[in-house]
Amino acid sequence: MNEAGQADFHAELAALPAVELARALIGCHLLYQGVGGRIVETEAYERDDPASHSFPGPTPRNGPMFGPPLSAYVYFCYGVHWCFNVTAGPEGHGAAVLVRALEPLAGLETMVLRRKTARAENLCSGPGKLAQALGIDKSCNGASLQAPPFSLLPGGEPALHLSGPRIGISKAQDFPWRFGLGGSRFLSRPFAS
DNA sequence: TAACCGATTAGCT
DNA sequence: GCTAATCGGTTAA
Repeated sequence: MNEAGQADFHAELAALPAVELARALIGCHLLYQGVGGRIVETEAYERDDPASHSFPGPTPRNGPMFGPPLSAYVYFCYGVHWCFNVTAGPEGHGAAVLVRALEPLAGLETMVLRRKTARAENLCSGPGKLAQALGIDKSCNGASLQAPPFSLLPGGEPALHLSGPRIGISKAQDFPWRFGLGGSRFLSRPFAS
């Protein structure tokens, strides 16, 4: 795809609310410093969503959620892990999409070194694992995903979209805002049939 | 300044 | 299936 096509693609994504962006990102390719793969699992977090970090309003931590869309929102969780989100529009709205799992395609050797495992299904099958495999940490927070060191590219339209309740939250558990690629071996957890 | 919580994972039973 | 590890952000004082 040429540069103009990529700009159009980014503009289309930036215009979507979080839930639709979460669905649209399934099948797209995400790279950081040339390392990454195909997005197979996401979750949407809206502004008026009790489970969202933006729910209480802007804070120093959730700042990127209130910034421009298609930026990185990276936060530290459970004292151990970094989690990577794509901010959703419109600018200032306070919504984001958590990228929970990738199908590893580029920079496999680097991921294996960082994750200390050679099992492909265990490299990026969870938000903490994915950030570790790609080398994402707080230094990426707020960075645009439309320019290096990030790449966000369209993939083929997935054959089968899955959806279901989000994982690991204690509020708004009935919102079916987790999305996945049907049949993928690289999901963090299976979807209920 | 201190207490509490969490969009998780790895390792063990 | 169960649980320890581990620490920044948020809230209350």
